[in-house]
Amino acid sequence: MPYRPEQIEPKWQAFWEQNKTFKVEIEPNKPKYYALDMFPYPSGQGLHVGHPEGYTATDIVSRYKRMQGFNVLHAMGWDAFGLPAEQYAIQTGTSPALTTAANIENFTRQIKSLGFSYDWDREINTTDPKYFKWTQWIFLEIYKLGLAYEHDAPVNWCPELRTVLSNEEVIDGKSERGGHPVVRKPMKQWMLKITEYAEKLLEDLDGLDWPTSVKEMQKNWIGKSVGAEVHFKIKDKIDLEFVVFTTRPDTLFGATYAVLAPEHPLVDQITAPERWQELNDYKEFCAAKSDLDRTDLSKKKTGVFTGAYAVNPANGQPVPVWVADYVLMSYGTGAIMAVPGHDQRDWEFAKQFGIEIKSILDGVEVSEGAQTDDGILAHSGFLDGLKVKEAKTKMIEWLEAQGRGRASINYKLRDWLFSRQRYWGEPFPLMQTEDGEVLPMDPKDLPLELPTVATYQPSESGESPLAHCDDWINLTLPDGRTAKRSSNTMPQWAGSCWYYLRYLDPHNDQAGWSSEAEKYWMPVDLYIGGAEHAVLHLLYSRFWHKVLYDLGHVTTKEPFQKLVNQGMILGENNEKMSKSRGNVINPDDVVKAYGADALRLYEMFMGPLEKAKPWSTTGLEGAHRFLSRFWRLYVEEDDKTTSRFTDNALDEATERLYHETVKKVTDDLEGLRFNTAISQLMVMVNHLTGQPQFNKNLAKNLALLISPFAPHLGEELWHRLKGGDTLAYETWPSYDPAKLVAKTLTIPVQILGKHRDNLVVPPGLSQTEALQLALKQDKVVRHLEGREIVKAIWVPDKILNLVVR
RNA sequence: GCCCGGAUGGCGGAAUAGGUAGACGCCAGGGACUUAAAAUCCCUUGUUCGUAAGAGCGUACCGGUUCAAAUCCGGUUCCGGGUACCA
Repeated sequence: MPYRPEQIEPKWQAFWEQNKTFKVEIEPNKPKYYALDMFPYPSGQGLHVGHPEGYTATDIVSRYKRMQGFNVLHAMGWDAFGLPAEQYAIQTGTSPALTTAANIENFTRQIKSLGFSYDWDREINTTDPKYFKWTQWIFLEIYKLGLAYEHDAPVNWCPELRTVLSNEEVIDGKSERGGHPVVRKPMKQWMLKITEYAEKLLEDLDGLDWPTSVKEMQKNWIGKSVGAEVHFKIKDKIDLEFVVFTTRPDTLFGATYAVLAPEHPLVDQITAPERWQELNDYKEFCAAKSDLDRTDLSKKKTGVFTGAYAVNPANGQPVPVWVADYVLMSYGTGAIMAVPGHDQRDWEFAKQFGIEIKSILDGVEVSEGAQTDDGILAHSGFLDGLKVKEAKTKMIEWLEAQGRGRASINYKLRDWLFSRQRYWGEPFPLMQTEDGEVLPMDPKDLPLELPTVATYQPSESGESPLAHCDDWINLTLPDGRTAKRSSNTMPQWAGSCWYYLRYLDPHNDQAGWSSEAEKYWMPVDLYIGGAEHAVLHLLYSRFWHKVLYDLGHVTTKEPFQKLVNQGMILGENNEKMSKSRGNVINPDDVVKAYGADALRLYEMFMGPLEKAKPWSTTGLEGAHRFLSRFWRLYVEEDDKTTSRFTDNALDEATERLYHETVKKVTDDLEGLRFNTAISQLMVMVNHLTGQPQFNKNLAKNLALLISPFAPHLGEELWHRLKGGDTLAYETWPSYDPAKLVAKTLTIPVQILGKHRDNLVVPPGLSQTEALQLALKQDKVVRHLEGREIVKAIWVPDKILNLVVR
């Protein structure tokens, strides 16, 4: 019988499901391994070929680790709150719950058709009240720590769509869908104090086995700056002062003006009466600026003079105080000391408005641009002669001694806007009384479920449809007061912040997870997913984990020990896959035509997991051809096991290749180098294809070696050879290092670094012996003619290089 | 602009404590089997010169270190990702 994946794949999938082959429980005496996929949002589009890439990688590792004796936790679930289902509900009136359930069913079918070894008894769904009960519980824990607060924050309101959009959904000031204008509108929002964890989030990156790019992105996002706060008093109004943050306190003597953000509270108090009109106009101008204007690259700096002067604390000189929107209220103190000689932004501003530009570095010219490099200080009083670094320290000491400032650290990271004006999300487990008091719900009353609503249309004011649900939103408290629930819900990130913990103990209704399970399974040993989550999901998740750690609910500081981003699979034309480009590959079609094993094998063979790579249908066919060849090693046309199997010992070449193969595949699996592991299996199969007979035991082990990549094929061949049930818990083949050593080696001989000939010799030759043999070879002799050997480089069993004159 | 990553045949990619560049797969060409085709199997395939033996060139570009560089160092170009007045 030829290779028929359409027959063997459903058969083994049914076997695994019926026998619960991959069900796991805590086994204290067994080492654990936790392999995690970024769980998908079950969209209406179904799976695309990018999903199986990461899932196959973790599945291969899971299957391999199981055969190595690890107790492997590998599960799948659904990040099922989200905008598309709600958008569909607005358009059609279909409940998001129904849409979501149908999509999950489709995703489940598709994922199961790929033969992943998930413990399906641990399946989770963020929209299931039994799940989000604990999302709400974690929110209450965060709230109780004082890390959640309400705040009037501007949101992206799209009047046309009557909905609030997340920043990601706003592109160049317009809605991603439909290109409608988006305006900033203040609304009361829940915020989480992630900034309180900035330092820990930064520090603990060091111990993680993550891609440097992701660590780098998180570092930049947190954006730590070390510097100082400096107090500036307003001239002639000695009771008024503002504080600036600077990373360059050493340049204080070069500060020739100061700038306040347009929203800075001091602006109104210090502005000279004759300038009020101008200042107000400018503030309005800034407030009206859209995101589009802000990203305008050709923009010029704008600003107005307040008419007031501040006193430079270093030299007592008056400096003009300006208002300009290049200073942001949301960073630092919303005010800066401007040092145009040594800061390019200040330089441009000063140039434009004719403000003095001063160099405070010895011999440094600043008329053509700011100079931000190190140098020797000058014109700086007590700092003269010092280098930048020393001057910083000394200035901070001086400021502290004078009570005019202190050392200070700032972060770019902002608090996390945690409310969405949407229906399809976790309701906040809080209520607000008529007199404004916020009361958390009693955890034993959780979950707070979503009510059914008559319409999914948001209100004109931008509130979610929950605002129309009078029965749900209005409460009477036992003490007789009335209270309201929030019509906001949590963002999609909430459910995905902790799902890896729910997998540990998914049916626990007393707690989100048991401490026993947490201690046994955590941390996640391998986490694979798309690079698009490099910052937000991974940062939010780390933040929640650290809060849970501080509360004693988890015992590891970090959730994900090793992280890998799979590269994107591009279309055959090397462009991003998209419907509009018409280059989308549907996994269902691939499975139907070539089988799941071929899809898995091909996706892993395309190239390094982390790299982007274009799809190739002929490449996929190659993978399928390889599996057919593999099959034909075992099975004859008449469906009988091949007559080529023997019990005879292996010949030397086959034996060595076999041991090399076990070593290479094992090492490559450890390093997630699936493409080269597969190529080694191909070399092995190519070799055996040329053999009239081969050892049956080798055939068995080869079935084990391929089974992580092509599990259905592996199971079927194993079953045909050995009978019995699954190979999932068989022992992974081992190799004998002694068998890796070849009896003869081919050693290149170079003359002046150019490869000229080879020596075919036994290993362990000495330099003298090698040289003697080389000098007997015609080619070597010919190239040495008329030359003198100056030096011979001999790397034992590797290379001989003759240096001649 | 800044930060990170990358550049190897016609294509995807192998090879880094520096040691035969191009494993493996795809494509292409040739052959076997077949009435024929498909499937399968075998061979060739970096490039130039040469009938051949062989020789020259070759890992984006320029230069350096070394007996030896895809690999290390300095500079340049191009591509991908992130970020955007963060003081």
